[in-house]
Amino acid sequence: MAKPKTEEFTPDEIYLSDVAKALSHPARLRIMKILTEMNVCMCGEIVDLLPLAQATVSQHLKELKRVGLIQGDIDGPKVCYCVNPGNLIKAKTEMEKIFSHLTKKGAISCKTKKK
Amino acid sequence: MAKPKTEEFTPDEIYLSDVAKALSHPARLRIMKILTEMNVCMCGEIVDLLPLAQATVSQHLKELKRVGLIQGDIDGPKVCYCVNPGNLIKAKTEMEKIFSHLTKKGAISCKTKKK
DNA sequence: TTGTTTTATCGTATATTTGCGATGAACGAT
DNA sequence: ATCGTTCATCGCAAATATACGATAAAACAA
Repeated sequence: MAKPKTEEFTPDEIYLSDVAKALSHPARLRIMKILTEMNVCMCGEIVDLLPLAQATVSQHLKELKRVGLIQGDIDGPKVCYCVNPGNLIKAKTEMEKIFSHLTKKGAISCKTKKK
Repeated sequence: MAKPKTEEFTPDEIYLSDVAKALSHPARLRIMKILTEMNVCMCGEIVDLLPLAQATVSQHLKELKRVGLIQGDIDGPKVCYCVNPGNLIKAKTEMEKIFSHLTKKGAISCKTKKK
């Protein structure tokens, strides 16, 4: 079966894997970069900065909104996108936990431990 | 078409989206956690710690190996897995760049900027 | 109202991911 | 050589993801 067995994992694991999934496409990474650099950006501008069709960019924006990394506010016929600061900091904190153990103690590779 | 248009993006964007993709499944996150906590772990032990079949776990290990986050050394009939410290630090550094702009300056949301 | 601009959603095609049973390959032990 | 253990790979089925044209919805302008 192809459906991921998310029921078997902890909420923390599911949340973080969801954030990672949202960042797992170069277009969405570029959108995050644009929004953090410009603070605020109209949807149309984002479309112009990506090598993808408008419908595809809209889908990527939806995925980033789904996990809460960005938000979009309606401004007349346009939509003004920006990063969601609180959620981004939460994601950053959680993401760093994955790497934290490693930097605390000197890493032991398989080979150095080999008898 | 379903194939991601990776040709249109920078090597940096592709590398980081690849790392994020490797971390975008709860099972692979748990594997990373296990390996950073235990330093070294036999494949069979990892299988026992996950609610998935051996063949599926092997696939997840392969994906983590593909992006270089872990490595596996053959030890008789068993395989000894561990984190790849250098690559993990590189991934950590690159990942932090996404969030760096935000923390440098006070974030401006759409609504605060709204005229 | 009519037309224009802007964006989201629908429908569809194709590629990739996920999951697992079955099988194969490598090794140690008997 | 044969057996059991350990793990990767193959082959398949089902679910997701990616991409885009077409269309709908919302707002503004004329």
